[in-house]
Formats: sequence, structure tokens, C-alpha cells
Amino acid sequence: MRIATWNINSVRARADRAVAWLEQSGTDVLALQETKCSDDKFPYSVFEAAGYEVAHVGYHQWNGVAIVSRVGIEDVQAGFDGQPGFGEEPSVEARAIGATCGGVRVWSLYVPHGRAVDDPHYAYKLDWLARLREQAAGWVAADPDAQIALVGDWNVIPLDTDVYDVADFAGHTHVTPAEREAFFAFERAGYTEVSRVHLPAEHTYTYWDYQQLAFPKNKGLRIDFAWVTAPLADRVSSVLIDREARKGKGASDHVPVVLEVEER
DNA sequence: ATGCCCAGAACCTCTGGA
Repeated sequence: MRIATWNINSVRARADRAVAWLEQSGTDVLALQETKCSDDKFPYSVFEAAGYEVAHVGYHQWNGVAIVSRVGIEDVQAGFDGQPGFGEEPSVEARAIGATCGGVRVWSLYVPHGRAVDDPHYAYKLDWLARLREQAAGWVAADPDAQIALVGDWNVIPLDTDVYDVADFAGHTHVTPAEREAFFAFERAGYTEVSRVHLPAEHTYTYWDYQQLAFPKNKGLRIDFAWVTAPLADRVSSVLIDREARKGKGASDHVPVVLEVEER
């Protein structure tokens, strides 16, 4: 079974591209982030015509996450328990959706960006990650055999070698010790980041800015990851970051990360 | 060529993204 994650940066602008990629990559379950639409505007029929079921949560033109599956989609949950909100009167955003597909509990996650270290959005980001980790630790404690995959756009650059030049990020979000600590805390919660296990090479990126020829110059970031429980990590035989998906007109600024999961 | 921001809402330029 192939499980992938992809920040699609508007599902309406790229639905045909996403379905073509699903078919050519042989992907069974795809976690999407930044669908940028409300539920009523999601292009369900494009995916359904290709044999995929869809679970989506989106409230307006920002955020939005989905899970697309051709191996079943059960027990859909929009948001995780305790997920913090943002704003003057905090509202929970469409940044997390969980569903069980082919026996794996998949969470499609769009971690808050943070905007700037002195912005309220930054504190929100750290709280969001801490609350998610609390829940995720509880899932493992309740069932050590659980097959859980926390995949998505984590908006954290975990290592200095996960960016073209870390000096360019001095004083900015994504590289602060607090963000990196919040990211690596999932290790202690019982999870393994399997893309790193299988693709340890430095300067391996999943995102390239649209501006200033970032992709041709390979000025990228590694910010899309897959934290999975130990029993599931044992089944992951390889991971692919599909750079080809960044090429050409109309590409998302992120590319898919694909996990090859052996049958039990 | 992988090629010099993009999408959405609204309607003009702003917000958000990293």
C-alpha cells in the first residue's frame, strides 16, 4: 500500500494534476493540505471518477485538509481533541483530519506557519504542536500496536541541512529551538519520522518557493514529514520524495512524500 | 529547459504563504 502526503496549495487549481499524479504514482491514500476551499467547493467528483473516496474539512479559502483513499475511509474526524484555535475569539481552523484507510489511522496535518517569532501565530504554532503531541502520545499509550501515520506540512525545518542556507532564516520562524523541540518531541511520544530513516541525505527538499527561480536553483526546504508509530514504521520499506511534481506550469510549491507500506 | 510568485476573494489590491 502506498500512503502519500502533499501540500497541494489549492485543490481546485490542481485537482486534475492531483488525480493524474495519484494514478501514475499508484498511490492508495493521499493526505492533502492547503486545499484552500470550503467543503461545498471541494472537487469531489474529480477524485470519485478515478475511484477514490474523499474526506475533507475546510471552512473558507484558507487552510483545508483532506484524505483521499481507494482502500476505504472510515471513522473520519475533523480536528483532533484539544486542537487549539486562533484569533481574538479563538476558532479552530481546518488543519487536521483523521481517517482509517486500509487499516492505518492517517492524519493529514497542516501545522500553523507561525508568521514571525513575535507574532501571536508563533505561540499558536507551538501550542498546536504540543497539543497534537499530547493526543498522539495518548493514542500509542492506549494501543501500542496502533498503526498511526501523522503526515503533512509541519512548517518546521528540523535540521540546518534541511534548508539551502540556514543563515537566510536567522531570526525567522521554522528554525527556532522551540519549534525544533516541538517537532522532535514526537520521537518521545512513540513515533518515528520515516522519511528521514529512508532518505537521510542532506539538502533533500520538499518545498521550493515560487519566487526567484528557487526550484531550478534548488533553493528548497524540507518541511513535509511522516511521523508513524513503531509497528507501522516496521512496515515502511521505502520513501520517495517526488521532485518531478514540482516541474512545469501549474505545480504546487510542495511535492508529494510517498511511503511504501508492506502488507501485514 | 525545472526558468525569474501564486491563489482566493473581489473587483483592486490585499491576505497569506515560507
